[in-house]
Amino acid sequence: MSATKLLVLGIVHLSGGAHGYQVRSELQSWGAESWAKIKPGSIYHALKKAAADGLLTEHAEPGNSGPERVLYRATARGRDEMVELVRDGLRRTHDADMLNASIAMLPMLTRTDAIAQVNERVARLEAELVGQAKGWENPNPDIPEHVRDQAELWAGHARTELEWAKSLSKRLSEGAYTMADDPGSWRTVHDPLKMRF
Amino acid sequence: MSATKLLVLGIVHLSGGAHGYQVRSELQSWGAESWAKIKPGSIYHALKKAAADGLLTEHAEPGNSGPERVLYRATARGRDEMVELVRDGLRRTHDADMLNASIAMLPMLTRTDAIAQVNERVARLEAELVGQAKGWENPNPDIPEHVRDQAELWAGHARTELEWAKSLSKRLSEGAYTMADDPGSWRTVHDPLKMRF
DNA sequence: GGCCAAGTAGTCAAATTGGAATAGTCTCTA
DNA sequence: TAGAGACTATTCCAATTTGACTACTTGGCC
Repeated sequence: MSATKLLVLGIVHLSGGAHGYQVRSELQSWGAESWAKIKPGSIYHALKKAAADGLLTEHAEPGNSGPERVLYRATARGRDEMVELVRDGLRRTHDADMLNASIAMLPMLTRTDAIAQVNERVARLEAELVGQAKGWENPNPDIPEHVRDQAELWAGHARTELEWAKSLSKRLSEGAYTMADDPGSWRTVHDPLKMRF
Repeated sequence: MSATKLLVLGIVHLSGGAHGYQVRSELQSWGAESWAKIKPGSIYHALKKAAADGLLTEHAEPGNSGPERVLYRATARGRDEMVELVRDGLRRTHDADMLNASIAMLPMLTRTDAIAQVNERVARLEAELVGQAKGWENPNPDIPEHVRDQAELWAGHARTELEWAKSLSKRLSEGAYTMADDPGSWRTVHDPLKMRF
């Protein structure tokens, strides 16, 4: 799941440098344990991997108090990759984890870009709902009845998501949130994590 | 994810013995590629693991045509474990994969049991929605605004699922589907996969 | 009869995830 | 002041997942 990658990169970017435990606590404080069910091992692995891939840099820090730790900092490539992941997660349907992670990192995008991606999602969801309704007309007889009924649930989820995405797009158009190209965004503020969004 | 385990055990049980490729194709024919995004490697691994755990037995089959293959058959313990997994998946919220897999294997349960589990889910979803509405009154100020708005989406999904679960419970009460304790169920029919549900 | 495409069946190394285990610090409190 | 418990920070390895790869059979089709 690249949701882990996105979240980890995102937190490091937002805090302008972080070590593993910090990423973990930040996620926790966002109430993220419930959706992003990320275990410590995954966080540290993702950080190391991202460093190996040149998306982050590693700086050993002598443990002034407590055990020693490794500070990670964002690189330009890391930022580009992360922005791409957010854009992708907003568009791609059928991937709840990526959507959640992308929304958490929404202010990484410029306002117009975010709106475009969300609108793309809206279009895809609408197309899928139409497609499903069509497929419904002559159902595959190999599929057991109760499995077919499951489709109702998916359609319901798709409709919920559709409405929500539309309203998000609207809120964004009306200037909600501090986006990357707004004054006071994470790009210009010293400690974005403490920023009032 | 134990959804893989459940699906694999379930297909082997339903077909009264199956090899890896068969499990794979069966899942595909159910249109399961979309929700259960299970790759071949995972299926073969799950089968081996289940056999090692005594949930399935392995029978080497000389390849009469094509490469040789391994036939897996269900054991009593395997059936018990699987039924437990289905019950659990129906009750447990916040685990879409398990819910999907459990619904696919719904007819493994007796009618009254299935109704009880679905009703339990309904109760849990209702409690969660109430809890969320309460938490909404004094939100944690550490959480960025856009992350808080995400909660709306989850609530929407929960409401969708709630309505769907209620209607499923109703359908079950009205005698829909062929459940484990109904005449002609997978327990008594020779080749349940070819059964008209 | 040779060859290609599609279908059948499964293996394997590499990547990722899970979560217990380790280890040091700080803070009470009896 | 010793010891219990909470917090900080990370490591480690087993379990699982991914998806590319192997290999064999069948059935056309030229």
